[in-house]
Amino acid sequence: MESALSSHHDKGQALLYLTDEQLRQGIEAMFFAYRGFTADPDRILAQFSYGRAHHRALHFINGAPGTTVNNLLNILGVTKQSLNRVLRSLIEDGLVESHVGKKDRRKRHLFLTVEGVKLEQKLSNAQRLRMRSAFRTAGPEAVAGFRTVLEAMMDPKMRNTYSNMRDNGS
Amino acid sequence: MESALSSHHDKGQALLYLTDEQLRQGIEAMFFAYRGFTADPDRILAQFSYGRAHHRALHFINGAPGTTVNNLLNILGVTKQSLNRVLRSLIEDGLVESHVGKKDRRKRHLFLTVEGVKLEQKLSNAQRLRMRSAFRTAGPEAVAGFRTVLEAMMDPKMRNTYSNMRDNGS
DNA sequence: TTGGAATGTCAACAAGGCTGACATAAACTT
DNA sequence: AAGTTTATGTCAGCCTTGTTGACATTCCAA
Repeated sequence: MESALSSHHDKGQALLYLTDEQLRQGIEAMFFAYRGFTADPDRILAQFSYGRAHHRALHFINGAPGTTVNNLLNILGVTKQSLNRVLRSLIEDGLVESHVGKKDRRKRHLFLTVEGVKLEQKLSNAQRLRMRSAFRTAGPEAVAGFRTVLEAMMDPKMRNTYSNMRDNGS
Repeated sequence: MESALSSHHDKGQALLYLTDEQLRQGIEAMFFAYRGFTADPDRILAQFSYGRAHHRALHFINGAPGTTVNNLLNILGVTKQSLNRVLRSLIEDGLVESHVGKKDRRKRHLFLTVEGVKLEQKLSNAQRLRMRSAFRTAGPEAVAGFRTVLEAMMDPKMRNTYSNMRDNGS
């Protein structure tokens, strides 16, 4: 599907790195890497009869304690109905607490319980372990490039969300 | 792997880039970027009442025409029942053809039809468009880093699969 | 000829997306 | 104050796509 030019690397990557074949490799790299990225937490979650959706909720509540359901909705990009199901099970199981807002009593503020923090840490430790290993193998410059490309690949709206998190969180 | 000095502190990122906060940012970057990565094809697929599973099948059959069901199973990492359902609908709709093997008549070799190629191109054009734009924005060195980190993040088994594809396909 | 491998099918089930309908609280209009 | 609108959260039901288990078929290979 691509020209005969892309035969071997290092010919001057500056000119070649946007060929269809390079892009295809990027696409497949994303696919396989994302599978690796989620594999370790998935195994842990399965032991608790939870799924990735629970992990995501725990992760972002942990990162922004007291966040509202609607805020979480925007971050996760799912419907409130879908999130609600996950949230309900986490609350029932005592991993998350939901408090009615004091200023605006329509809002629910979400917090991890001690148990919730425990599971969140178990999950993120596993995920960080793999990422740390990948970062170490690749080296700091590769990590910077990785972050740059990922950021450019996000939807602009989520890029803002992401940047705000980064700025507040560091 | 020399030290990158982009940060405000003089400690040198070489020492800092593996903090939990850096790793957390990497984790969230993966999450948001993957969503962007799949957003465009998802919109097209919805028009055809297909899902990501169909896209993945089309993608890998296109990349390796004549591949067998079992090979596809290994690449995609799903059960044969799950793949079979997707494959059946693609065959019924005339996007994929399944030919009994000549050497080994147990095996089915899969090919895209003209229609199948059409849809696959529509999908991958959309996906490449975003990736090309991200690559352009980030620049060649960032792209190299991106690829390096992603490769390190894969499961070893899939890393081999990925490398073989890259070597054969370029 | 028998065992195992590759494929396909049927059934049942679960996770986690979705939409629609609706309840409640707060804010806004009149 | 009353009624309307908006924001938020909940409940019910559907769909895709993953899972397991059971089982049939076909064919290669020892």
